[in-house]
Amino acid sequence: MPEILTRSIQDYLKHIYELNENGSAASTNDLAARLNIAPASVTGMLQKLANSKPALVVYKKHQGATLTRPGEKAALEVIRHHRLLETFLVTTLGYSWDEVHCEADKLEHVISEDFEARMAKALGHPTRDPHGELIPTADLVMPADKSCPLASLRTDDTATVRRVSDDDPALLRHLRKIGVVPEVKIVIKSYSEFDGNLTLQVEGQKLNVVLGKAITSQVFVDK
Amino acid sequence: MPEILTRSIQDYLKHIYELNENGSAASTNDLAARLNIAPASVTGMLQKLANSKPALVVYKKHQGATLTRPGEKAALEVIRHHRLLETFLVTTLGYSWDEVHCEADKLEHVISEDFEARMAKALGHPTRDPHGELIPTADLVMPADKSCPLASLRTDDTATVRRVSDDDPALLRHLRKIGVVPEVKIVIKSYSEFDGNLTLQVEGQKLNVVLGKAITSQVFVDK
DNA sequence: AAAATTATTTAGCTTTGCCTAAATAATTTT
DNA sequence: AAAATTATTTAGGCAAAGCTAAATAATTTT
Repeated sequence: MPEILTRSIQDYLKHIYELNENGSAASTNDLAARLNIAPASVTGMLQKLANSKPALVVYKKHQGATLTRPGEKAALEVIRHHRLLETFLVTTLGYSWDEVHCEADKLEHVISEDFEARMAKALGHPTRDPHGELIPTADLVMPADKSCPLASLRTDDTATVRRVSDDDPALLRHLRKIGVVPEVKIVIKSYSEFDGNLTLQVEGQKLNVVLGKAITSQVFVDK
Repeated sequence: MPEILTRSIQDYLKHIYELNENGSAASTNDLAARLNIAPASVTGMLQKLANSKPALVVYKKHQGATLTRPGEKAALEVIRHHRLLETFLVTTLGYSWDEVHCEADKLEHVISEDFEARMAKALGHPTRDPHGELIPTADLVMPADKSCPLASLRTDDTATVRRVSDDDPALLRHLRKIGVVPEVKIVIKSYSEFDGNLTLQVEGQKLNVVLGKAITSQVFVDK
């Protein structure tokens, strides 16, 4: 029955999309954690989204949720809004890349399609946001992404940073400080199999840096 | 008990402020009409706003509502957001003055104080929005306005257009077409006491125009 | 001033989206 | 495989903000 996509529903769809990206269905608990609500509440909403027409998710008890095509379109719309907004805030209002996430999270549900189109035009139809994340196209297709986690590289690998996870402002400030930002080239100097640390040379930086898994799992690169 | 200013509450306060501007308390019915909801619902909300601490409105049965100081501050905050947003949309995204109202009505409840400050700075701390309406200052003071309705002028009066009502896009397009926009000078050529029509010469326009009360009551001028 | 009209309020109901506590199912450990 | 743990669902509630219908108050007309 929806066809009205409330803020809440839009948030569910966005997070289901992101959880689905790593191949598996979005579990009740994972969704609850991301949305900061009780798991029981998630169950209720998933049932609703699955029974709406058109159904926005496929949901089977105890097996998590997957987006239907209409659900995915709706999710991509929200994600496009979010990423265009982040780009716009940086470009037009001088926000830094660690400040845009919260603001975009609120605005993404509120702007009109006209606003979206005007932003895209003003920005020259960008394909990536300030964190390097791909922006779904105007006709709601998510471009292919072949990047892999920095954590999967090993000694002597070379790669180009493509994108970094945008949800921890402190991490973003740190990455900016050490020069690990999109389009920068890196070389792996060493790998420690005990703690998973990587030592790497960052293009334009004098000193090598040692990064733990907490960081290298949040940075994605193209070899 | 609020102290949480929901979207809904912000809207009530904004409209109460505007209704209060013409001297009288905001009536249940007028508010209902502006908010597009049933009068009964307004009664409920006014009771809530009056009983919250701090009280946001003064409300007595059958006598409408007035803002308290905290209520007025909250209203001015929303109005400042709205008018800065309208200015920003025109300046930054090329909206025309008849297109900005709806978008600003949604965004005004969502942007952060940081966003507000950045807009104000980027725009050079404007004092009026694209319709000429005064923008409350950052410390939430509404500048004095001495303008009067165009409808109150008579033959041979001269004046400068200061602001026009922003809620009817069709009227705005018409005013733009006939050159009646803020800061333009006008001369009253004649007045008809039967229908209240005014004939006026508009600076920069070849032909005089005849405007009825439906229009002249929505345009405000300084003599 | 009585009657009629209009404005406002009261009472009770609905939807959305969340909550907690208890029940059940799935998974992991022993 | 039984026991323990973890994940999920069910059931019953709550607050916000709207609604309608009926009651009451205020105002206007006759």
